[in-house]
Amino acid sequence: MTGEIRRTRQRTHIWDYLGGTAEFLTAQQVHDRLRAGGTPVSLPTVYRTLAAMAEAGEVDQLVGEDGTAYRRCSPHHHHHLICRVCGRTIELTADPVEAWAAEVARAHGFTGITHVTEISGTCPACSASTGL
Amino acid sequence: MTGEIRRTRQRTHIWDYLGGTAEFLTAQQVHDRLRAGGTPVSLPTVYRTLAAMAEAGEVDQLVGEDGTAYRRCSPHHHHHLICRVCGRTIELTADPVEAWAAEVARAHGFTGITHVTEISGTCPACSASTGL
DNA sequence: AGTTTCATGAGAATCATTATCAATTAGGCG
DNA sequence: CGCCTAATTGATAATGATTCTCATGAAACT
Repeated sequence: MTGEIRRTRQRTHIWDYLGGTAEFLTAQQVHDRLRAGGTPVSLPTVYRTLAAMAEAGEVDQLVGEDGTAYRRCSPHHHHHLICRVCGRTIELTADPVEAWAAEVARAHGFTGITHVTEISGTCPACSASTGL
Repeated sequence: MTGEIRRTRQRTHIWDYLGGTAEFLTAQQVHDRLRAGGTPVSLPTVYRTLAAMAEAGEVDQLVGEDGTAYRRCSPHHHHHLICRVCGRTIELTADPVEAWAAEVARAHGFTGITHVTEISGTCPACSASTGL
């Protein structure tokens, strides 16, 4: 047996593109934007690549109303504050939440705990341009 | 203009069925189980009804890997502790999380905040039967 | 009971996601 | 450097969940 995860042209492009944006993007969006940018990549490849990266922990995966979205994030455990209007995302650390989750799990005897916490709202820029 | 939301046989059945279970169920699951129980309801109706109930705040809606799932819950704001194995769900109140979310929102100038917090793990019963 | 309007259901349409499979390419090795 | 092998790609088809269409049936109101 030889190598495992190959570094291909397509994967590099996807990875690089994800590095240049702060939004969560679906596979379809990544596909569209890469094509629009003159980089031909097939849709199945985008799906496969993003799923593989998520599996490997190289990108964050977020399942929402619009399907599964991905984003390159810092490798530590964290949460997100997302603008509902422009999609801008801010990473958060949330020690109180971690502590609370651990406490709740212990109290109920649950093991193998994972948790999801996302906060969404309207960011200052968008509330300025939209609201008023 | 006259009445708004009618009380039909189908809606009553869906509502009642949801009242008898503690799991989150997808529209498809609700449909299958109602039929299995001898209650004929069409799939589109189940979709429409559950979406309408979620819209009206009568049921909780949870978007996960398996699609959109629904459950009748207490009407207050709360969070869930879910067993990944059997689907059992426990409602939680989480004041520390509320406080933290409000604080984070203020710090970043976000408005119109909503947040999602779900904890999943293996419940005591399932870890006993599965793990060992 | 009559009427009006909304809800239902059967099926078709849509749309995202995944599988199939032949052709291509990355990487290691001689 | 050029070959070999296995992993990757891409075009297309298949799948599967969700939504739409529209004729029929059932609530609510008088």
